[in-house]
Amino acid sequence: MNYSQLKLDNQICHRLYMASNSVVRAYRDALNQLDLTYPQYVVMMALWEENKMSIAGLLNKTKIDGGAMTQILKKMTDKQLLSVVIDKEDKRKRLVKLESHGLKLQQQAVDIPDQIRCRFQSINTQEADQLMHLLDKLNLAFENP
Amino acid sequence: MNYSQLKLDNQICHRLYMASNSVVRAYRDALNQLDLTYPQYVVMMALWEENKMSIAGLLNKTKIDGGAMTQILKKMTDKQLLSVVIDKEDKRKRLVKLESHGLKLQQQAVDIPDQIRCRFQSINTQEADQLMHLLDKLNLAFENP
DNA sequence: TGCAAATACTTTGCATGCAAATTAAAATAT
DNA sequence: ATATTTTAATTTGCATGCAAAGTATTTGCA
Repeated sequence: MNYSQLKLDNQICHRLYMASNSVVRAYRDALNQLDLTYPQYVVMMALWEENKMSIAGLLNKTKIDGGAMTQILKKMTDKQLLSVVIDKEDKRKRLVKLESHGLKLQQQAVDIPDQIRCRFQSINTQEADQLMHLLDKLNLAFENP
Repeated sequence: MNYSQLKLDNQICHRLYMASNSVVRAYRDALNQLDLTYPQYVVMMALWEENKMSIAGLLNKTKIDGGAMTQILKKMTDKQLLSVVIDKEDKRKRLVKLESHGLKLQQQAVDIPDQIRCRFQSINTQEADQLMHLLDKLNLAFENP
């Protein structure tokens, strides 16, 4: 029996797992200064792009887990970053809106992408595009199980 | 001020985050049948490759967090998959060794890589190699902060 | 109209990932 | 030889990711 496919070194999955953890870890210092975790930062980015989204919209945009989202939004509400209100048109839905503190934070966050990008210098622009393209393909393939 | 770099769609990081989560999620069904979580499966793969490793060796090979590893090994010990013994030569170290149940499990796991690979059909072999290569570059770059 | 099914979230329980503090043992320095 | 430092793991506290169960509304259909 050939077990070579069970070797960690042969697996894309393990590389993805390590890379994702590494990159999120790399954000930590910058995000600590904004008192944000990585998923909270992802939520902020989604809202900076489009303020006042439904939770379903946020879930779809960020791909964060629904159960986790509830907790994340609770913490962000406590930090006065945003507020969550019931949609009057459909009381099952909730609308998430940035508060002034959350809006202002964008100015402090604007440098973060550059701080991270410099950590990507080992790959050039073309490779980065290639990587994004391949990850898009993967994400699309794994989107609907 | 140009905030376009803060858009989720422009970020490799978020793609990695989504892809890693998706792929780990894709393993779930197969791993449930072996009563393993993904990190536990990673530990098993490391040990199937080289039985009797130190915990430090396992940490280095798997890149799993040290604090988490203690808990993971505890659960795997409870499941009789492996045993952890103090290294007599250096009592700070621990040696991890597969038990018979853990050894036998490899035969059941041998199909898993193929089950996952079929989910990767959206990318061809060449693209998969490219992706592995790019992820290796990233992992190398983020290894030593 | 009335009720079952679908939606949109929330809650709960478990398993990490991670930083920081702690413990134990070995290596080094003075 | 003893004190200091380093190394190897464990522990602790917090924040998710995820599945499964539960709640509140709204839809849809008989």
